[in-house]
Order: sequence, then C-alpha cells, then structure tokens
Amino acid sequence: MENLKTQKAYKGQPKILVATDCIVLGFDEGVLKLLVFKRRVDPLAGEWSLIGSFVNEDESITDAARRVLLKFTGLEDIFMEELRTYSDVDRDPGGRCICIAQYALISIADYDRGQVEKHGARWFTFDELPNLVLDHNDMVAEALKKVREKARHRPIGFELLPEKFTIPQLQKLYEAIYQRLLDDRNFRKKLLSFGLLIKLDEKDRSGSKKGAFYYRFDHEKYAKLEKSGFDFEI
Amino acid sequence: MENLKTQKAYKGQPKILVATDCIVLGFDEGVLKLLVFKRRVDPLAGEWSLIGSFVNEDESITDAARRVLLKFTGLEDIFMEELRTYSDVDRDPGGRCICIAQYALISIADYDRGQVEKHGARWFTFDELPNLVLDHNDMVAEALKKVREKARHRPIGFELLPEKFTIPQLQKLYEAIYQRLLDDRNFRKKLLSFGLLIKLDEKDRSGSKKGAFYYRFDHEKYAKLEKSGFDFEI
DNA sequence: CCAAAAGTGTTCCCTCTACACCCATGT
DNA sequence: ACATGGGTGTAGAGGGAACACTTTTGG
Repeated sequence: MENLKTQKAYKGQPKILVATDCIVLGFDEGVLKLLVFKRRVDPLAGEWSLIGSFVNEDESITDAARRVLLKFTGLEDIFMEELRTYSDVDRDPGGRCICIAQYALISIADYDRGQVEKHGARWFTFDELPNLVLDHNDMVAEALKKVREKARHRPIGFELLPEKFTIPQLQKLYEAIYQRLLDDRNFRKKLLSFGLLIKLDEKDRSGSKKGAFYYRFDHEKYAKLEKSGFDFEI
Repeated sequence: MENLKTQKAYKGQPKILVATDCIVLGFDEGVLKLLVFKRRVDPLAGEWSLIGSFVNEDESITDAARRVLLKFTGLEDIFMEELRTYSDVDRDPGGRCICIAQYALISIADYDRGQVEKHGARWFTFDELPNLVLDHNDMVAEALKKVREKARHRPIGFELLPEKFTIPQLQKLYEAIYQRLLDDRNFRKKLLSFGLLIKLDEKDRSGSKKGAFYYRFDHEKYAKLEKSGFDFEI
C-alpha cells in the first residue's frame, strides 16, 4: 500500500455502495433455467432476487461474484462475464447502490443441491420465472440477449453442458438459446467442420436405443485459434 | 427517497470510491485519435490520463460520463457505451477505487477546441500515444478491440463522421478501424446494398477535382430494421 | 418387427472476392 | 492535356440453406 499523502488525495470524495448480482444460467431437460433465491434483507425481504452481494473493500468485483457463486452453488471456476453496471440513483429503495451485473453459465449437472437449498435458491425456467426485485428483471432480459449474441460468435454454449456431451444435446442447447429449430444435418456438419470436437468411444444411451456418441470440446485448440482471429460462428 | 428503516438496512456495508473514465475516440486526417489529458490530482499529477471523474452520490455512471465529456469537449448527445469495470484492489495507488470505463465516439469536426485546451487535453494518434496512468493503457486496448468487433455488426462508424460524409471517407474510416485496406468497389456495393445511405445533391470537392457525393446515414430506418433483427455486417 | 432417435450427401442459390477501366474536373 | 481521385460491372469460388432416407437397437 501507499502512504498517507496519497490516501489523502481522494479524501472527501463520495463513496458509494457497490454490489454485484449474478445471472446464473443453466441448461436442463432441454430448456434454459435461471437460479434465483428469496432475498433475506430488507427492504423487499422474501421476494425473489438474483443472487448477489455487496463488494467488500478488499476484493475485486470478480472476487465478490466468485464468492457468491461458491456460496450458492458450491462451484468454482465458473464461466462468468460482466454484463453491465446498473447505477440509476433510485434503483434501490434501500439506499444509493450501484450494481455490476454478471452472467454465469454453469453445467447444471455439477452444482451442489445442498448449497442451493440451504440458501433458499431455486432454478426456474423462463416460462415460470416470477417477478424479481429492483431492476433484476431487466438484468435477466439483457443477459439473455447478450448470451444469444455471444453464442453466435464464441463457443460459450459448451459452458452449459457437461464435459462430455452428444451432438443432439448440443443442438437442443443451441435451439434453446436461439429459440428456434435448427436443421440437424447442417448443424452437425457445421460443428464438426471446425475440428474442435473430439469424438469419444463412449455412447450416451439415455436418449435413444441406438445411442449417440459423446464428444468433448477442444478448449486448448480453440484457445490457439482464437488468438489468430478465428470466429466460432454458428 | 424511502424512509429511515430502509436506510438502516444497508448500514455498515462497505462503501467504495467509484469513478468513470472515458476512452474518447475521434477520426481525423484518415486516422483514429484518442483524447487524453494531463492529470491534475495526486498521485501521478502531471501524467497523461484518460478523462474521467469520481461518480457523485446523486448521479448515475452515465450522468457522470456525460458531465466529463461536456466539460472536456463541449459536446452533448455523444455515442457512449460501457466497456467494463476495473476493480482490482490495488489498481489505484491513491486508494481503493473501482472504475467503470466507457468508450465514446465523436465526430472530431464538432468538438470545442477551447474546452479541450482549457483542460490540458490533447488528441493523440495511436502511433504517438504516450504511456497513461494506472490501468488506462489496458482500457484503451480493450476499447479498441471492442470497437473493432462492434463495428463489424453495428453501424457505429457513423458516430465518428460528420452528419454528411462521402463513401471514400467512410471507407478510410473502416480501414482505420480494421487496420487493413478494403476493396473500394466491394465496399461501396456492400454499403449501398443496405439501403441505409441517403445520397445528397451536394459534393465534397476537398479530396479531388471530380468531387465525391455526400451521403447521410438513415438512423430512423436503421432503428426500425434493428428491431427486427437486422445485422449491419461489414 | 417396430418405434425412436442417430447419422449421413447433394443440389441450388446467394454472397463474398478478385479484378480493370472510364469519368469528371481543376490546374 | 493530364493528373487525381470518384465511380462502375462481372465472373468464379465458397458457404449456407433446403431437403429424405438408412442405421441401430431395446422392447
């Protein structure tokens, strides 16, 4: 840390409460789901809310979001990206507070059910999603829009699937994200053409008698390609 | 405002200094330029810095950024978008402070030279750009990356040109953004094919004897198209 | 043997790219 | 008349979209 002189430089400037809220998306039973919980602090205690927290003085926004996600899902190393800052002066009746919203994509198979229940959290599909507190509905809508846009150019879909997945699963995921049906032949062709899916010997027989081969995404190869300007366009 | 009960709800939570910095880009003499100024507060007073300010308790981040831009350029209604939040605990030796960076695109013909000079600000090309304080170099690099990506799908280029512009001017702008030469026939064809450029009767004769027709961008028509999912792809 | 999902190829069309010459005008 | 930048058309290649049938196997 620096010295007293520099500490004084910013003395008297207006400090503000800073929070972060997470739009946590998962993919389960062929549909996208959102993790929300019952807010415990007043005002609006008992209402449905995104999971979030105030940001402490000794942590970055990312640190705070990771702390929240760990607490509510038991998961670490989750894909997470900043959405935007919500800073309207009157956005929170509890007091002036800006919020940096982040969206997180998780493989719904992996989360810790115990943690979720312990904190009064629940997964909702978007059909049955209740009204959320404050500007959280806006955050969710914007996050969905951003995920849709982003999925067209970056392979973020794989974050929502387990390590091993089948092509039909992947297609259903993209259909859920884009909200429209895709041609199965063209989809498979396109995805395989990138050379980024590694076919495994194992089959998933839960979806059909014939069984579908498992694949995994080649993150290492993609990382290299991305540096040289590769666009994962779907 | 609400009542004392709710004010108390967040009592004791950690307040933090919040700032916003603006990556102000302009296009002049065929190259992109960045507006920076000599920082006046300690620590690091006298060093080159992005223009910015602390966020007051009674204003949103956008309000703060608009205030800064007005002060330094004399301009209002500027295109501006959030880049991201910089929140590393040690990013500022002056004290814990998070910063929401925003990039702004302005028509360099329009700004108020008096305002710029009065505040010790200057336009730099990226070739001659000096080192900036704190993490401002990162912010600039990320803003450029974002502008490049965004320009491929949204008509943000027009924000950097005057209301009236010629096709060759527009092409030079895109060449400056993408850092590569474009084919003039294909470029013209593509741009005109959208039906979003309105040809004026007037010519700009500053660049050649023959003169190039002025056009303006049809913002209204684009707004409608965008709602129905139109992608302005260049 | 049948139902149910997995897997496979081809044709057409449209868009992107590459490329070279005439036009208008001020000096 | 000439130099300078503005403006136009076309042919070939490649990628996206549309489309139907065979394969596998548990029950």
